[in-house]
Amino acid sequence: MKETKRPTIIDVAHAANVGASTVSRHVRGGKSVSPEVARRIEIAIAQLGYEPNTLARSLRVGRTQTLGVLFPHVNNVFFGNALRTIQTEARINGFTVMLLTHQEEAKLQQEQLASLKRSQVDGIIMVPAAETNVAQVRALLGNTPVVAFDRSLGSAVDSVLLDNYRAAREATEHLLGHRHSHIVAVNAPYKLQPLQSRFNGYKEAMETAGKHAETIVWHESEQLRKELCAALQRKREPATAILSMSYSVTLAVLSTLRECHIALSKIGFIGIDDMEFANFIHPPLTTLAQPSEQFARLAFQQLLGRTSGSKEKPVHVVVAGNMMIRSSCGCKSASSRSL
Amino acid sequence: MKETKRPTIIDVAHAANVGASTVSRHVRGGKSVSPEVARRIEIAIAQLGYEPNTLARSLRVGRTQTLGVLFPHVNNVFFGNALRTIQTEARINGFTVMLLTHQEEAKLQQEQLASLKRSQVDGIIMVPAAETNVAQVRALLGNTPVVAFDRSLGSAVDSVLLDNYRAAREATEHLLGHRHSHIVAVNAPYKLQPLQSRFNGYKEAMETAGKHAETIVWHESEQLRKELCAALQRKREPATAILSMSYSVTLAVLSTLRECHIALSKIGFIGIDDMEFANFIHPPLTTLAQPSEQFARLAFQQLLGRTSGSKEKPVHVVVAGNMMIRSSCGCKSASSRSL
DNA sequence: CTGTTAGCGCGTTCAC
DNA sequence: GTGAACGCGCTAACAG
Repeated sequence: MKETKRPTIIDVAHAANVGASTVSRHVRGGKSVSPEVARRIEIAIAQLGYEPNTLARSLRVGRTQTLGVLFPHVNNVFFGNALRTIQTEARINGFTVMLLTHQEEAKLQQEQLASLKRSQVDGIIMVPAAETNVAQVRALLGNTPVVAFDRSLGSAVDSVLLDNYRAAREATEHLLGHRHSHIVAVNAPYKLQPLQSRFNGYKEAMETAGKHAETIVWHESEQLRKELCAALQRKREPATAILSMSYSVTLAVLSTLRECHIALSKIGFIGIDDMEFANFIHPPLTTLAQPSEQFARLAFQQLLGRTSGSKEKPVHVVVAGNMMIRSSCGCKSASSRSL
Repeated sequence: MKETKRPTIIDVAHAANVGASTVSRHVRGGKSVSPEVARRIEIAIAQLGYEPNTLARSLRVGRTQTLGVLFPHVNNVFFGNALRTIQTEARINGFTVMLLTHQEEAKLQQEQLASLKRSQVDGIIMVPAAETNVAQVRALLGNTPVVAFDRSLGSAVDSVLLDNYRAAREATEHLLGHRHSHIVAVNAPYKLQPLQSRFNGYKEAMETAGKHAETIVWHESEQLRKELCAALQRKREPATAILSMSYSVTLAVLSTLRECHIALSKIGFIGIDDMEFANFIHPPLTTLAQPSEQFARLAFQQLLGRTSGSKEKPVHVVVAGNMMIRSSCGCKSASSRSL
């Protein structure tokens, strides 16, 4: 068995008794090629098992048909599903996807973006890291099309985001509707605009109801435990419900409650971001899910437009969350509704 | 602002008053270049903001410095962490990673492999889909190095696998040690060798203890519910413990128990594959975790060796699982140990 | 140590 | 409708 080399377009041309450029035209789609010649080419291709060399083509045309995706990580349903959807869409449209993660570190993010740029991807879908310096990112990217996913990247960059304000507001109002006297919001320590919007939504709902907004920022598990337990167990106006602002916060809160031996069933709870195991804990977690597939499709379509040269003004899509009502909010029966 | 074109190696050569190949040599690492010239080149590079064109280089040298990773999906800790680790290792070694998923479908798997081949990746780390036709896969791949990850791909392909037999055996023995009279194994419907090995381990442990092995294969939720509840609630020798053979099975089992209103605390439970939320359910789930980082590193190193031409005989690495003892097995205090 | 030359495989003028 | 020639940016030979 020899190291048989891949056939090139020239091999095909010879075998079919035509010029290389004719093969090229035919391979690339219904350009004007006589039926007879087309047939000969087809045969030659099948015989040799020819496949166009992507590298050479990319080098020549300056497009790679590759999209970069940069996520913080992929260990949750939201990102996992989004990735799957993006890949599917990409495949359908003749693109392949290069996934990178930045682990929420701005520095790594820069490296990964540089790597994507080196790979000459035609466009990028990214979830900006928490401490992202927007100008820095844009400078690095040059004129590679980008769409910000789930988090904003300044008003000049296309984005698809959750209606964060509304999500948090409705979640809060829902809790309020269950007669919770005092709701604490637990937030992540990141300076992210979506988190800020969520906080605003929460605050607005609370103040409209004449209640006092109270937020605990989770920096570290020990500190969270102290503050959260204090809030829930103090004598004077203890908190009776929790609004968790994100996936990782929910994880931390659940750990904390467990450590403090506070039963989830004794309090109200809603978490923004859906959890795969929401149904397995007691009581089942009510969450505000981000529609990941919809996010992904929107982002992909937007990017696709940009890669084919669309020069419209930046588009900012805002999508509604889905209230997944289970039991931790206080409801008796499960249901879901789009906001 | 014009569409300024990227500087090429020739631009650099001119600016530094040297030949293109000298620049090439210098750029690529400590080849013999005079200090004086090296300095001039550095300056030119910095001034022009030159970056080598990966595509052109790859076309020329026939290597892309890209690795393909093909997973069923990424929505769980095991695959998520493995991916992260592989990417990190890759970055350190100057590779970039192209991640694809096959959703456990053999057909999609073939497509994705074809796509990886088109991208001319230097090597592939893959988790073969359940119904994989090994010969078909190998034929498609040609002589691209491959390492099978978490599941075997025939004895001719490098692999890194869990010691599945041992894992299941010890898990079963542990349950037995808690005086469970009757343990059912619940398995996934896939014809995967690791699942078979796990079953064998379970069976061996049961028979050694003079017990009867009983397996339920999860095809569909309705059917699982019927069979599992029957096993747990029958009068004559009801099952008192469950051994779940994989991540997805555990998810299904937990759902089922919930639907049947059977409290996890009433029975014994161990699941192979760790769950992110193991601590959040009651009682906390005892699991047999696959050391994902270790898996990933081993697979990467093996592949790296192959990409640089190692022609040794196929290597099959077997790694020990980690018993993550929490409470569902019957233990009072948490601990973990490597098998 | 350095520069010149010749492709890697393909798409694209531009004549025919 | 078709083929010949050129070049995308880079590296590997080879002279010098």
